[in-house]
Amino acid sequence: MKQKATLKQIAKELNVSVSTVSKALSNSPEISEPTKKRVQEFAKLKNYKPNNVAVNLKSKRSRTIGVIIPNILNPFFAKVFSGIEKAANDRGYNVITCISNESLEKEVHAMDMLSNGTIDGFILSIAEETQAVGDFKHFKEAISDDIPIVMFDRISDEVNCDKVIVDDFDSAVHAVNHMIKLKCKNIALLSTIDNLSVGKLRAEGYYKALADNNISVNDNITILTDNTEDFDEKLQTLFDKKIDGIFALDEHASVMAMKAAIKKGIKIPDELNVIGFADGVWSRRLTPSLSTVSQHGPEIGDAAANMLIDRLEAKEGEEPEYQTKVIKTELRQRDSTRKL
Amino acid sequence: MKQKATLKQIAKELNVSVSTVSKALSNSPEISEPTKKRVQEFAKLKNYKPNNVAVNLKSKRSRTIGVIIPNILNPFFAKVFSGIEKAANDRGYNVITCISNESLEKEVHAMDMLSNGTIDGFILSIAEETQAVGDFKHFKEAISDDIPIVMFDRISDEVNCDKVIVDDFDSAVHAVNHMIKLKCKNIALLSTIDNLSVGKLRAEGYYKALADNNISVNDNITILTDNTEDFDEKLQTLFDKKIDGIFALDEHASVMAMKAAIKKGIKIPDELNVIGFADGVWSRRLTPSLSTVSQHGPEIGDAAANMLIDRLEAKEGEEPEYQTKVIKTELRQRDSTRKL
DNA sequence: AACATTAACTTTTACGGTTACATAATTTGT
DNA sequence: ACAAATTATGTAACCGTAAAAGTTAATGTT
Repeated sequence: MKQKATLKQIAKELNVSVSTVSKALSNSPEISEPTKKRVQEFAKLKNYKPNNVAVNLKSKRSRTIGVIIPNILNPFFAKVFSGIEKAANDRGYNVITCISNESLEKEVHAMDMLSNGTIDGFILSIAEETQAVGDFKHFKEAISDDIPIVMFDRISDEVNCDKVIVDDFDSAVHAVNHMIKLKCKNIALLSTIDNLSVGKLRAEGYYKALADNNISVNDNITILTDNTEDFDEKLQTLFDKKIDGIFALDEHASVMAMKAAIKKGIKIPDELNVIGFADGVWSRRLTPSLSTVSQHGPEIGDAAANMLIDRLEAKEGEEPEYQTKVIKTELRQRDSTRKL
Repeated sequence: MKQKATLKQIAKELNVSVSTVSKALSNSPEISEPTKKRVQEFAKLKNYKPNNVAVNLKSKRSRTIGVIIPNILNPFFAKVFSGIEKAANDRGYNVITCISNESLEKEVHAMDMLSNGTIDGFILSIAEETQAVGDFKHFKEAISDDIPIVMFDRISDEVNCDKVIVDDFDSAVHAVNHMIKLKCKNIALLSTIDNLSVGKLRAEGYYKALADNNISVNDNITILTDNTEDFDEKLQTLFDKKIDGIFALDEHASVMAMKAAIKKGIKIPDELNVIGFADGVWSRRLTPSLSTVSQHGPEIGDAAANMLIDRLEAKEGEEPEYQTKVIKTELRQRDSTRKL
């Protein structure tokens, strides 16, 4: 239809050279005021916008970040994503999103698809399958190709890059200690993410807190698995055992356990205290509302985006050292735990 | 660091011209087999990947879709987004995401930022503020600049473009009819999205169903608002009235109403049937689980992406007529409604 | 032998914008 | 009054790729 204005067209219509137009529009002092005004007004009239693709080609940077997320339906990732998007936009960057769907192949494919000038760097959380298989070649390749990566939440020590994490271990220790202070003696440990690095760290935090308080681990009230069906089945018999606390490492475990307890007629928080890792609005909407370890998703995203952009915009040779930033969690006490 | 391979470099190292390399890599019949093999092998060795930005500049298309979403934390939008992302990827397109956060300004800014060759077309759902203000200039501008738009869910009749919607009106009629069949006489209408086009359509569906069944509207058991605090306040007194059914137009209204009813000791579904619009996993996790009008978010996204790409890839002059595609909803009967 | 065809490359142009360098015109310095 | 400096603009190279158009040499045709 109506083709868009280019420098060339404007130059021709104003009888000046392309470079004059270019300089006038970037307000270069090389161009006289009257000419600048003439060009700028004409450009505005024609609704001229520099073709971003051409600018990218010339400048060899796209001001675009590739974000690879395992699952956007997970509210934690959605929150982190919104933090990334906001921070990136504030600094003039766009965000290309790929969803790995926890698949190594999709992760590799996404990185491949974007590592050709399309993006300047990646922000990602490792797919479940990738963590299981332990194949991190694609990350290392990108980095050696000079495409920086910032990993968040699910990270790998094998890959040397910037990272943003939550202090999963400490958070778990803290949460479990809190339950012990509430006089819980038999705290069940529930997880459907035992395949993930974060899941393992949280479990270790639980063990640490028990050990610190001389409480022995009871395998009977421990459900560690990596799939929800398996979990739901094992959950059936959990309440046959003596339990006065539940520490759940992910949202599914938290909610299903609460639901099951309510069904059994167990009084929460009087007979049973529950703390879970959760990020959705739903922990508040549950009846009773769930006390959670809140991970500050948006802050994680914000930190990751800023870390990446700082590196991208660092002068050659002045790139900062790789760092791992820890975002503090917060224990949000709601109605599923007694007040101290 | 290690700079990436370009056609020029490969050409120099193999002592052929750039175009020979280009053609060899695209398997052109103009190039002899031995040369092709030599070039292709060398390119593979050097891990050559065509610079996407250069290709985009040359071809004047970016194979990238701009997606503008009001709020990614809303599970409906997250589902639609995942549908878009998948369909786009399957057809070799990337997705740049912007979150308007329900703000007109951010929506305009996002479109501006991307309408310069960065993307080939938009998929979007109109921001709340934009619908309130009724300012659709930015959409019309994009379309007249030959950047196609596909709107989903929140659309505007004022803008002539492809659209994907749910049959909100019919879905509501159907759901309310179902409740009437369950012998509900006093069905409350609850909404916190009365400012949105979809909210209004659903409310109209409710009125239609009542009218069809000769039930008069009772304003005492109707809460139509556009903010959650106002809603929560009005909800306090709702259960003082005689109610045997609740039809909730959004997730917040659904959940808060159920929570309040349970607190009052009202038996669901025996004394009260509840149907709500909801998309998260949580309708299933509620106790009792919530019967919902499911909107098939991923299908909406899939349809939108394919509609856009079909238009983008249509031959000049052979673009299809603008169409509005309606995705059927489904009434998912769970435990908050009696069985017929 | 004279010319047409074809295979296999190379040269050139183009995409749209930026920018180092060149040139012309004007002003300043002495 | 004439060289030097300054101002204002133009020319051309470049980013990396694609492809139209041009070149060369070998083969085929009559």
